[in-house]
Amino acid sequence: MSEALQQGDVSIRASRERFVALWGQMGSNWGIPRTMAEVHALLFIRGKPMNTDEVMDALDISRGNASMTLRNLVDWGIVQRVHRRGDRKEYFEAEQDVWKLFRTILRERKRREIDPLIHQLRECRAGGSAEADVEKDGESAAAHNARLEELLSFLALVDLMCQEILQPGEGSADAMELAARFMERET
Amino acid sequence: MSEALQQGDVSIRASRERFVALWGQMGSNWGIPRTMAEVHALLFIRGKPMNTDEVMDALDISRGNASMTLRNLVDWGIVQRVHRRGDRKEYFEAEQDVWKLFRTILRERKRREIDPLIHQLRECRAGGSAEADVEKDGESAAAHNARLEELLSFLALVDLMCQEILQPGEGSADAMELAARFMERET
DNA sequence: CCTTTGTTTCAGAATTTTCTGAAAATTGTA
DNA sequence: TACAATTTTCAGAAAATTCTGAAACAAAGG
Repeated sequence: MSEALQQGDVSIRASRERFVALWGQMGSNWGIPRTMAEVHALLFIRGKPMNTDEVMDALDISRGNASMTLRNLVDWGIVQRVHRRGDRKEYFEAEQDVWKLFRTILRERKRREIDPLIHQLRECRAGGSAEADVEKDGESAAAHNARLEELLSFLALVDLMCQEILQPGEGSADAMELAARFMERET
Repeated sequence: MSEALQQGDVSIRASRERFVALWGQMGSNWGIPRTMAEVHALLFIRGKPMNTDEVMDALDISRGNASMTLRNLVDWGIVQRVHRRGDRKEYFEAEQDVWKLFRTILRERKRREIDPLIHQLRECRAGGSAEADVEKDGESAAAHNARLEELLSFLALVDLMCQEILQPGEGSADAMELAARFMERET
């Protein structure tokens, strides 16, 4: 009896640890600091608010690291601060809805990375005059710019799809359909 | 006149450099080594095959680094080796079709990262017996597993969308539509 | 106020990742 | 086979990133 309980206990703990490690690994593949992904994984899989000390203990990280990482997760909008009556500690709780999580991450990465990239790419097109079309190395400014334009038009579509996924309305289906048609036409 | 030509020249070179730097930055945001993204950007924006020495010179990197990076890009399938008659050097050429590029990257990241993640997540579900349902800390194995299942069902949809985008057929539109409906239902 | 509890900050340490350069391997040529 | 050109490899160096820990700061209670 206690045997079975014990085994169940080990199993769920092991499952948690494995999940945290897995998520951390995945995060670092996608440019997110391992610890940040691990803290998120921990909060997500626990499903209940935890305070800084609990996170520190569970992941064996320093107070400073826990503090910075939790703040980052809050800034990203995928973890929320929770206060408890009669407890001065701050607690943190991860968003439990996976789709909301996905949308939030998409929104942030679009805002922080995709939008600035598009903006800078637009500025980086060669503005050479029409006469100075052909370079010494045989490269034409037109061809160069055409490549940038192709990239930009792809990114414009990505941007559009993000917008449609992010906006709460029911326009998503139409947008996806549009995108799908676009893709067929392109290639 | 030479003034105008000169200006055009500077402009296109500057544009290239800026693009390479931008792409490198973006790459490192998404977990791709900066140099790898830069080499790719260089080959893409030049639009013509370059050999190892040309890449080394253009980006000011070592031979070893250039060799490894180019091999990686070839392994990823977004750069191809090109041979020239009467020249023993190997040349490298980047895929110019942006959609193909996107698909290739998607295919590789799915194969290397998403598929293994799904597989490992499935294995990591807590297999505790039904009796050992509630833990000391009040957490039920059922709730724990439910979270993993939600994540897995999201990943299954991602997987499906990837497949549809990747398969050359015209099923894409339908798949996207399906996905869009799914999303609405979920949230 | 002063104390206690809890949080944030950030300079330097530790770790991880990426890069270099020279030696070894490979490939094509004579 | 010998040779020259080119590419690959990989141990150690360099660079970039992440983490720690202690001091500064903030907030609440008395």
